[in-house]
Amino acid sequence: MIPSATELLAWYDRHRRVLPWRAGPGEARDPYRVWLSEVMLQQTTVAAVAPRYARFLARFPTIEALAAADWAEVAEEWAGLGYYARARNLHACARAVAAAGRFPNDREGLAALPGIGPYTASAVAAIAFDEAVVPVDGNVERVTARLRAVEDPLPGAKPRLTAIAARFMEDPAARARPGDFAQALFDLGATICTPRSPACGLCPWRDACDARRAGIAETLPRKAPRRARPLRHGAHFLLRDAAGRLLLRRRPEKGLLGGMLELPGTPWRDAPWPEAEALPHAPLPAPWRLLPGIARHGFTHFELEMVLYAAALPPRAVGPAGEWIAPADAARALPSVMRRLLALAPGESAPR
DNA sequence: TAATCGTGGCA
DNA sequence: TTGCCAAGATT
Repeated sequence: MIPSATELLAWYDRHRRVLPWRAGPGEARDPYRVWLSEVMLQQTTVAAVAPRYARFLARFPTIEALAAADWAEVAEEWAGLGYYARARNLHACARAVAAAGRFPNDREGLAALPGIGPYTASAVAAIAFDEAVVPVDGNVERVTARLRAVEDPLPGAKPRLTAIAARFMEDPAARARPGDFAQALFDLGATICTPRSPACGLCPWRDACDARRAGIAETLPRKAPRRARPLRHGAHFLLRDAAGRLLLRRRPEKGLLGGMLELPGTPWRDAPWPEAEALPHAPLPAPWRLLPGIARHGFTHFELEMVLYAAALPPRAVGPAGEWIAPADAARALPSVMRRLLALAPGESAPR
């Protein structure tokens, strides 16, 4: 049975989620806002994005404002959201668009920009420009895998699921409203066709769903098993000057936490750091004292345990490389892993 | 193709 | 506590 775009859109018109980045029915869509929301939502939950989207937009209301900003401002605004290459690409993308004088208005032009891959190019093209394409995110993978009972595991099954999704646009009802159709699929995946305990009885496509008929909906899509995450260790240094400011430094542009601020520290390695091995990595010689406690943080592919040494800037010390930042500003500008470390120091942490 | 790249919430 | 998961992109 062929799923009906008409029925999905009718369901969407009644049950669509109200989200800060969504234009109301008939309301004009701002490509900048659509693009910003799509980048923020990459691998990030709606709940986490909502307040950060509003804050980002208040600080950078237009793509020109974003293009004109310094990287340090953008980094501070993105701190805590994770996947920091998104922020670097966002900034580079804004500058490219501002220089070109216009936002690309089709999928192909969008896909040529930094940080815009197959999904985001299709999503912006569909939602902002009503191009007849179907963006394939995790929701659409799940919906299509179940609809056609695709039992091949991801990511290998991705091309097949993409082909299934593309055929949705053969329905004239979908072609009439590509942006709404894409968002209807997102909402279906987020509220009905959920990863666990899907609400098949409420699904507008229940009669067309092969996995439901076979009784295997909840087991799809299948995924290749993940590898275990190793445990790594680091030691970091909290240095205060006479004014109570903290010494931070900026990480290299590429790689983990690229371009973000951090507390100076050792590399992160498999073995813990005995004091004698850690102290040579301090920003300067000082009577460092080990603070009680261990900060633990989970990254995508490894776990990290960190200890923190603290000291005051010795009188007449030669200024170490880095930036002196007031504690409140530091807490705002640091990525979460560094905030966790800061929480080991009494009085230095602050709510984001 | 497979690894890298964050974070917070939830079962 | 641990593993899974979220509107993926890049190399």
